[in-house]
Amino acid sequence: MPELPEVETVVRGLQAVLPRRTVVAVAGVAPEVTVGKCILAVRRYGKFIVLDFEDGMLFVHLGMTGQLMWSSEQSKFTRGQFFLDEGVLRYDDIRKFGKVFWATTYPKRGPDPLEISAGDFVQLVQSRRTRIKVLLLDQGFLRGMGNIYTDEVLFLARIHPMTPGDALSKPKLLVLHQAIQEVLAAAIAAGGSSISDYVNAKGEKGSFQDHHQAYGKHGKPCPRCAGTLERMLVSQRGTTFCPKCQKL
DNA sequence: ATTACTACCTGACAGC
DNA sequence: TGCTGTCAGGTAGTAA
Repeated sequence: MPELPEVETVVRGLQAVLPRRTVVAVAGVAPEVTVGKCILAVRRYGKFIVLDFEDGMLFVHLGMTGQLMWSSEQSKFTRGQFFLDEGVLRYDDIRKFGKVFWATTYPKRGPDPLEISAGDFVQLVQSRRTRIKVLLLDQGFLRGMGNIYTDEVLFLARIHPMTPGDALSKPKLLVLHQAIQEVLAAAIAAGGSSISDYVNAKGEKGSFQDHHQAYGKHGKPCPRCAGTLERMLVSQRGTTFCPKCQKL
């Protein structure tokens, strides 16, 4: 569910309440190591939410249906709770694909899509023969993009999802890099996309789903040409694109 | 190095 | 109403 903009939105919400709070007790899946320790900062690392402590980091990955909220309530799907000296941090996950773990080093990931320079991006993509959609989804290549934003960005840049990385020209890749910046920024500004489960740290939905141009819109007219958006599978992921605008 | 496929788990929805 | 099949924002592991 949550990709970079959704995780960023949750992080921003938690930044307002978590720093300087001390963990008093934990319940459920949450690691005991954090008990008695003070949260120094909240950050995003790819699709991970990172809580900084003096001697390590707590990584939270929301998987497909995870939620991390500032709430003392519980639901049927609450899997863990961090009781703080003031307030409760609650972790929900319907499908249990999410993870919460303690570490002192970072999981290996590629550069952040919002931080990589256009030049580095062009070089990285052109060094690979893998299809561009697979590359963008690969967290070891770029950390943060998922199925929604990959479809949106490739549509905007008019690039066919199956195009091999090394078949893309520099101008095309500059357009793609720019599309990534614009789409992710707009999505963050809209508080992310809520397709079914995603909510922010306050339990509120985002609104960027109202601005999707391609993702999930197969069978509908292309917003740009007279064609119809089509659906196909790319490495087992549902993919929507316009066969007229995004030619191989 | 890269691809293909499976598994993890639950819910929503379409069709019968 | 209820059953069956399909699909879903993600990632890890295994085999080819």
